[in-house]
Amino acid sequence: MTVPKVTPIAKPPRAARKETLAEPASVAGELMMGELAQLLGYALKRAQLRVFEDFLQCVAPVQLTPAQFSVLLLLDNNPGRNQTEIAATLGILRPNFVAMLDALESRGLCQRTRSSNDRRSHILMLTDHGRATLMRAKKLVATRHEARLSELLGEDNRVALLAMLAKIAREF
Amino acid sequence: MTVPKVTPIAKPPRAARKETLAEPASVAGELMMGELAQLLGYALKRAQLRVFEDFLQCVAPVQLTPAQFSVLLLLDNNPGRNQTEIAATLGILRPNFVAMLDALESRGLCQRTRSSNDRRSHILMLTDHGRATLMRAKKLVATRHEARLSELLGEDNRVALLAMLAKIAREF
DNA sequence: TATTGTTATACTCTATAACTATA
DNA sequence: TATAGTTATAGAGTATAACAATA
Repeated sequence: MTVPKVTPIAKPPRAARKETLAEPASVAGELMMGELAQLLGYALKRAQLRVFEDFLQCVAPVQLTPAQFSVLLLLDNNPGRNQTEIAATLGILRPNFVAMLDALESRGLCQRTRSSNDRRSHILMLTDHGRATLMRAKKLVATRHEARLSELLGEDNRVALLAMLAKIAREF
Repeated sequence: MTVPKVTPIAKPPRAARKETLAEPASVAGELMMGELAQLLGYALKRAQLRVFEDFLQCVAPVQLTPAQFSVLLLLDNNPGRNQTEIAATLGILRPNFVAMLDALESRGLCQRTRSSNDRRSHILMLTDHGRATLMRAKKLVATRHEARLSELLGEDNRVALLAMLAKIAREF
């Protein structure tokens, strides 16, 4: 799969007129970011932290972290799967998934049921409350979070960004 | 600052011909990602993990983590700054920066010197070995890491991606 | 013998309070 | 009194080994 083509328009403004003396490495206030400003990994990390921070804030009314939201979403879209399958899909290690599920289940958002086919595995399902909470969360994410991102970048750019990130995760 | 305009070209391929029966939620192998596939935060996190993983691998010859690399870069571009300034610029909390510097200094990559102006603060500088190591690391990053990212996305897209990520970190 | 869920554990990151030495 | 560096500490997130129940 290819990524939407991008037409650069806004080149970095040519060196602002040097006022008086050639200025040294920095203005004693701002530090020089140097090559860091071109490092994709650095920009990626910074953006990710900011986006998660905003997500948390937007979804605060239903008290869900990004990770918890992703679990509920996956349970809703894949009812009847077991812990290993859900965890693996999200890149969560099975041992670490136990406490996560404990938290969600103790809040009455999802339910573990022993499978009758394979009595080793736990079938996972959202409860009604879990479904309702997820719906509320989805609306909050769409209207408060993603909408503002789309506004910031422009919808076409948001889609292109998503495509590039997915491509990196998949093919890099 | 605005972001380079993007012209989408590759829309998601229209629903592949449904072969026989309408297929259920999943094929019992692949899970349905559902709305997760559209969540920018999720894509951001996944891409960031992959990029850091690759960074680590590419820079393995000089044994630097992304965070350590960013510190050395900043020291090189801003000699004579103190711990508070460097840490704050990178979003590292001062208490957590102490152990990081201990590690770099014990490897002979940088040096703390008490400032003669303000004897509370430590002036930070790269050692010759630190500078040499940074140069090696920069070459590894450029030729092994960033070059492959540029190859994957296309250079124009890579630049557009960087601009959007920076914009999110700055303005979102 | 292999797999599912689990426990225990450890290591990294991140976050806060409080200490010391300077200012 | 405020600030720089530091210590201690606690909490997430992530990683591995090993166990009981089941296949």
